[in-house]
Amino acid sequence: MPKISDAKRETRRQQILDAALRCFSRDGFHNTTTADIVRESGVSQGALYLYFATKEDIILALADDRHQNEAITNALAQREQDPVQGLLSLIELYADGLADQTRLDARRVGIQGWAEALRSPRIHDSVIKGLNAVRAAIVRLIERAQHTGQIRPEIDADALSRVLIALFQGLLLQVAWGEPLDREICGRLVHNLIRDALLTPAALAALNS
Amino acid sequence: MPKISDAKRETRRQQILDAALRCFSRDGFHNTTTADIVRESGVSQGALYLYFATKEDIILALADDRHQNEAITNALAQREQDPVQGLLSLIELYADGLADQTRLDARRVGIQGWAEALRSPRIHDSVIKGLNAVRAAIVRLIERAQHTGQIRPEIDADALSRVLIALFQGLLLQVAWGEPLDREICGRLVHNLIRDALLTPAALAALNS
Amino acid sequence: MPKISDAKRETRRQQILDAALRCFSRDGFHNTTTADIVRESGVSQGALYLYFATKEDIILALADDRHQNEAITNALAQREQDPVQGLLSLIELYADGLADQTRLDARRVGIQGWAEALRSPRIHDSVIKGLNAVRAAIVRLIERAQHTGQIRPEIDADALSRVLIALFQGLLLQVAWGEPLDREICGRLVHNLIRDALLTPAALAALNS
Amino acid sequence: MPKISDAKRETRRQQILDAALRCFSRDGFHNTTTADIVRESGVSQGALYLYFATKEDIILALADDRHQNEAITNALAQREQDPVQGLLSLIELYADGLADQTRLDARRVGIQGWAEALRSPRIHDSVIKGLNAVRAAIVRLIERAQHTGQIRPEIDADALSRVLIALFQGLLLQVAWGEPLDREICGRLVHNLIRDALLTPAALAALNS
DNA sequence: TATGAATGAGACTTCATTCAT
DNA sequence: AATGAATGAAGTCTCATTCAT
Repeated sequence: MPKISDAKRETRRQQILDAALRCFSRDGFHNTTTADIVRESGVSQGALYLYFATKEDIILALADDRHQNEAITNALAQREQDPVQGLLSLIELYADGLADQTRLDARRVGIQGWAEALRSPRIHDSVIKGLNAVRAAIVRLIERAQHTGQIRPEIDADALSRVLIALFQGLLLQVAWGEPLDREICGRLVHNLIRDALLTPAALAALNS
Repeated sequence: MPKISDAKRETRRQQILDAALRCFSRDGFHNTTTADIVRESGVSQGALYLYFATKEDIILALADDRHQNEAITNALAQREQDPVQGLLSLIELYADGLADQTRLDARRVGIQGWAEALRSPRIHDSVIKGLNAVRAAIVRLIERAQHTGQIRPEIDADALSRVLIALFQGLLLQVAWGEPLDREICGRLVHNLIRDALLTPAALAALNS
Repeated sequence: MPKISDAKRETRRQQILDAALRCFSRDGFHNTTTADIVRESGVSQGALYLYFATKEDIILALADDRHQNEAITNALAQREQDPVQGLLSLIELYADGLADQTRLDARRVGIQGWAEALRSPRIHDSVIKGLNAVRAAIVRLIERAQHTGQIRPEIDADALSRVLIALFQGLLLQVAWGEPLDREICGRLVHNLIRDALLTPAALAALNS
Repeated sequence: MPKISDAKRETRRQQILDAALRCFSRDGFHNTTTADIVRESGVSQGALYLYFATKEDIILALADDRHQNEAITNALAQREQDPVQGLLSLIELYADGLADQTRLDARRVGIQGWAEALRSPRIHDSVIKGLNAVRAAIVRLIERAQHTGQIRPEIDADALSRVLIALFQGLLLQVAWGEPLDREICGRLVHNLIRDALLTPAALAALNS
C-alpha cells in the first residue's frame, strides 16, 4: 500500500531525473551507470527501480519532459494574432533555447536521444512524436499565413516545416559541440531567408512598414 | 618473409570497417560488441586488435573514411567555374548523398558519431575537423561569389556556411529516422531559399536566363 | 533495512580470503583466476568485487592479515621480563610457525608476495612495512639486552635484526620448497650461534645456571 | 637443414636471454610478454620459438646460467688449502655477489624463480638442483674443517650449510627490496658468528695469529 | 631458417536488475 | 516503501603459441 504522498513521490522522481540528466550530459547514456545516477541523486539503488522499470525508461521520461516544454513553446506561438509573427516568434523562442545556458544539459542529452532513436523503437517513437508535434505547430502557422496571403501559396508547408526544424536541429548540434555560433548574425540570416523566400510581396511590405 | 602486402592489409582493414559499419548501424556503437564485429567480418578476435587498438579506434577510422569522401565531394564542387553553380552543385551532391540507399549505414553511424562527439574528445576532434573542412569549402565558394558580385556582400559567409550545414545535418537526421522527406520538394525549397535570399539581382537574372 | 551486519560482512570477506589463500598457494597468484577464487569461496563473481576492488587488493589483504599475526607474536615476546629470554622466545615462536602445518598455505603465499614486492609498489610497501615491524621488535629486544649488559655492546642491533630475519626468511623458503629441515637440529644451531656470538660472558653464565 | 653456425646460434640465444632477464627483472615473469622479450631482444616473434619451446624454458635457461656461475664460485672456494679459509672465502664471494650492481637483474629474477618453484615442478627441480650444489660445496668444506679439527665436531654440517644458505637468501631478498644493508657491518657480523660459534679454540687461535 | 600475422581461449572487471530484509 | 547487497552474464582486450610464406 503506497503510504508515500503523490507530492513526495513526484519530488523523488524529479530528483532522479535531474541527476540522470546531469550524468547523461556529462558521460553519455551508455557510460552512465545506474550507480552513477544513484550517487548523483542520493536515492538508493533499489529505489531507482521503484520509479523507473529500466534505465531506458529514465531516458524516455527525460524525452517526455522535453516534449512538454516544447508543447508549451508551440502553444505560445499559436496565440499570436498574425501567423507570420507567430512563426517568427516561434523561431525566436527556439533560438533563445539554443543560447540558454541553463538548458545545456537538456540539449546534450537530446542529441544523444537522436542517436538512440536509431536503434530503440521506444525512443524512436518518442522522438518522432516530439518531432511531429513541433512540425504540426509550424505547419498550422504556415497554412494560416498562406490562407491570409502572407506566405506564397506554392510553398509546401510540410516540407518547409521540416526544413525549419532541420535548420534548428543542425544549429543545436553545432552549439552543443561548442562551436561559436553568433546568435545575432545567424538569427538575422534565418530571418532574412524566411522574409525573402517565403513572404508574398504584400506581407513583405507590411513587415517593413 | 611473410610481411603481409599493403594491399592485403588494406583489404582486411576495410573488411573489418565494413562489418563494423553494418553492426554499428544496426545496433549502435554501444550495443555492438567486438564479438559482433568479429562474427560479421570473419576475422578472428585477435586479428581485430592487429588493425585497431581499441573499439573507439574503429569508430574513428569510420569517421575518417567519411571525411575523405566529403573532401572529394568538396573538391568536386570547387572545380566549377561559376561559384554559384559550385554552391548549388555542392548542395546537389550532398542531397544526393542524403537519398542514396547505399550510404544508409554510413549516415546512421555518422549520427551516432555526433552523439559520441559530446563525450569523447577524440571523436569530438574528428567530427569538428570534418565539420571545418566542409565549412571552409562552402565559405570559399560564397566568398568567391561575393567577389564576383553574385552573392549579396552583406551576407556573413561563415554564418551562412554554418546554416547550410545545419540544414543538411537536420535533414540527414530526419531521413535517418525514416521520415518521408521528398527530395524533389525539399531540394526545390532549399534552392529557392538560396536564390531568393542570397543572390544579387544580377546573379538572379543570369540564373534565370 | 538490509544493511548487512559487520559480522556477516567480515565472515564473507574471510571466506574469500581463505579461498584465495588456498588458490594462490596451490597455483600461484598469476595462475589463479578470479573465477577460481569464486569457485573455491562459493561467492558470486560480482560479490568478489563488493569486497575487493581488484585482484591485487586480495593479495594485499592477505599480506595485512599476515602482518597482524606477526604483530601479535612480536608483542608476546616483548612481554618477557628478560630481553634475552624474549629474543630466544621470539625465535622459538617463529620457528614454531615454520613447522606449523596449518600455516603452510600462508607461507607459500608469503613467498610469492616477496617476488611480487619486486614489481608492485603497493605490495612492496606492504612487505616492507611488515619487515620493519618485525625488525623494530627485534631491535628493541637487542637494545634492552645491551642495556642490561647481556648482549655485547659492540654489536649493531639493526644489522643483527636483519641477519636474524634473513636467516628466518631463508629457512622459510627451504621449508616451503619441501626441503627436509630438522627443526631440532637447526633450532639448536641457531640457539648456539646466538649464545656464542652475542652474549656477554656474564649473560652466558646466567643462561647456563 | 641448419645453415646457421653454432656460434651465431649461441649469440642469438644469449641475446634473447639477456633481453628476457631485463624484462623479467623489470616487470616480473607474468607481466612480461613474449612480445616484450621480442622487442627488447630484437629477434622476431617466430625466432623466439626456434630457441625456446615455451616461455617457461626461457626461465629455466636463466636459472641454469645462474647455477653455472655458482658452480664456478664454489669450485674457487674448494681450491683453498685451508677449509676454514675456503668457507670464509666462499662467504666473501657470495657477499660480493650481493653487492655487485651488475648482477642486480639476476638477483631479482632469481627471487622470482623462488616463487615459481612453488608451483612449477620443472622450476622446482632446477632451483633444488642449484640449492643442493651449493649445499654440497659448503658441506664438503665444513667436513674437511671438522676433519682437521678446525670446526667443532658436534656441529651438523648439513644443518649448518642450510643455515648459511638461508642467511644468504634472506639478505639477498632484503637487498633486492632496496633495503639498506651495510655490507661491512653485516659481513663482520656473519664472520664473527662463524668464528665464535663454529671454530674450535685451536682454529680460533690460528685465525687470530 | 626466419618472419610476423594470425589465432582463440580466457582474464579481469562492470553493471542492470533482483531480492531478502 | 525502501534498502543496498547480491547476482552472473557479458564485454573488451591480451597473449602464448602456431603457421603460411
